Amino acid sequence: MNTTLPPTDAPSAAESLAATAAFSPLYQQIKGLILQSLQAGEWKPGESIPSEMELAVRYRVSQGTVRKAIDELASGHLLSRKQGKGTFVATHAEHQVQYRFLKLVPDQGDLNTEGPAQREIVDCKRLRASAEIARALALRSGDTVLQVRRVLSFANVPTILEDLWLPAAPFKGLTAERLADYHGPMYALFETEFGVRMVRAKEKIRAVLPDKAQRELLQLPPSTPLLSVERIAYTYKDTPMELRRGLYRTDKHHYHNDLN
Amino acid sequence: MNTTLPPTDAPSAAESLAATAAFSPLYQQIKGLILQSLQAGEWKPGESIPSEMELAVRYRVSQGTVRKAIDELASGHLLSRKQGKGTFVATHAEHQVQYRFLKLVPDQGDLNTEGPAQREIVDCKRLRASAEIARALALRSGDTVLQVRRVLSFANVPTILEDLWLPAAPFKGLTAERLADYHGPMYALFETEFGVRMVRAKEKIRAVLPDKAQRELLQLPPSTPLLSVERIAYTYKDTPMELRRGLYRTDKHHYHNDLN
DNA sequence: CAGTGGTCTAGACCACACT
DNA sequence: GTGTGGTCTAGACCACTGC
Repeated sequence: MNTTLPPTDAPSAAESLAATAAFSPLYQQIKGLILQSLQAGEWKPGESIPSEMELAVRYRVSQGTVRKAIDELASGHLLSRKQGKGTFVATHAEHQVQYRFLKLVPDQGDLNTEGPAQREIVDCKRLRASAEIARALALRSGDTVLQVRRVLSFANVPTILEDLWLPAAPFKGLTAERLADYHGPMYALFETEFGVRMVRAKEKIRAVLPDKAQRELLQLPPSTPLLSVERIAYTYKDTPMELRRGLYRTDKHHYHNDLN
Repeated sequence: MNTTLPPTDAPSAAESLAATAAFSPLYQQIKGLILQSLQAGEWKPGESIPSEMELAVRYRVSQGTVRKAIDELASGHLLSRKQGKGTFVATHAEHQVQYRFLKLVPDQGDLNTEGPAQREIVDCKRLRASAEIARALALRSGDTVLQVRRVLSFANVPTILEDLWLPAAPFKGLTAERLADYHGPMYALFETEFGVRMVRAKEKIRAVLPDKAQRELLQLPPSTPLLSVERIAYTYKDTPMELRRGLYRTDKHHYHNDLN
């Protein structure tokens, strides 16, 4: 399959295959190698990766095989292809997908008519992870985590109350000021400041009645049911990096989901 | 590009392109042609479609082009590929994806540990579409629709109260008995009995407090917040074919969503 | 065994972006 | 024009299914 060219800087895909004795299609292995480079930070969010031809040479496979690997990574929003320009590491800062993980939309109009959300950081502190939070973030109970509480308003109506927990280690130096000063998606800040890219997430959604403290933060009358949205966000290699609990007002907005 | 072979039963893709003067990649056009055949019922849910080679000959393109078209249709769950056997029209009856559109899952365990849902048809009647329902189903206000109300129970706990509306015309002959007697997903019945295949759907989710009638049907205490899930399901060509309003209990279950 | 989808390759040409 | 990704083709071989 591969000709016996003299070895260069990297082992050929076929050699890697023989070495690991793991079987999978070549393009899956290439996908894995690209993923490794992404995870290692060889190419940073927003940067371009080498062209398909260059990668084909580097991995000793045909362009078509590299292409199929990139196709899959692009469909998972890890990479983003731009005809005539190149292939880029995806980022949460791209305007088209600013709030990729926020599925709350206005009942009428869209996010543009409504304008950007107002963010208010209510709290940001370091604390020890409870058993529950440690489990969600794959930490040990008692490890240090950051807890952030914030309120998002649309058209000056407080609409979302969010608590989120982050492992302290990768986010060393994150403060309330830093969060408040940053204009743009929080996940974009994580990328640029801490090199942490959120790749996918799972949400568990319930209907709940808020307690008194929550009601006051959202300035709600009693007996207003809210959407409880618990999210775990993962970085490369399915490592959980954030636990987020949101309470969403759904009188003027709704959670939108497309089923395919 | 295409050689000047004598015409056979079908115009070549290139000829179709010239005729319609629409520009799109060949594989997109092939995708469209396959979609047409699906819509026309040339291949029914569960049946196999012609092999890639046969389709390549039929459409006068290479196997690779047909392949790319089928790839996209398969990723949209319109077709389902089975190595060594063929490509099949997808169906809601496949065990792996029985409740493809139902995102409510038990907090602990999974659908298997819980066993199948118990269904009870509460009501099934013909009526005139309100303006709102007509709009959702792209009908004229006053057109006849079927309204079905049912309750789903898990482990004998009433958990979902659903109202759904269907345009009467395509579902002629649908009765409460027919629904009650059928064991399996409702969308599978729609496929086999009425040739209507639901392809995708949109859901709008809110938190609500049920009214008295709803509370009684679900045997709930007062002040129990519920998830309101409004779904519009579409068949081929994005034609809306069902409006469904569900109320979900979320004390022992939650709505699960994967974000990518 | 033959037939199906799945992978891999190599080469040609197109569409787009930058310079 | 050059370089990028996007499309299309043709042929080879692999993996799986069922006869």
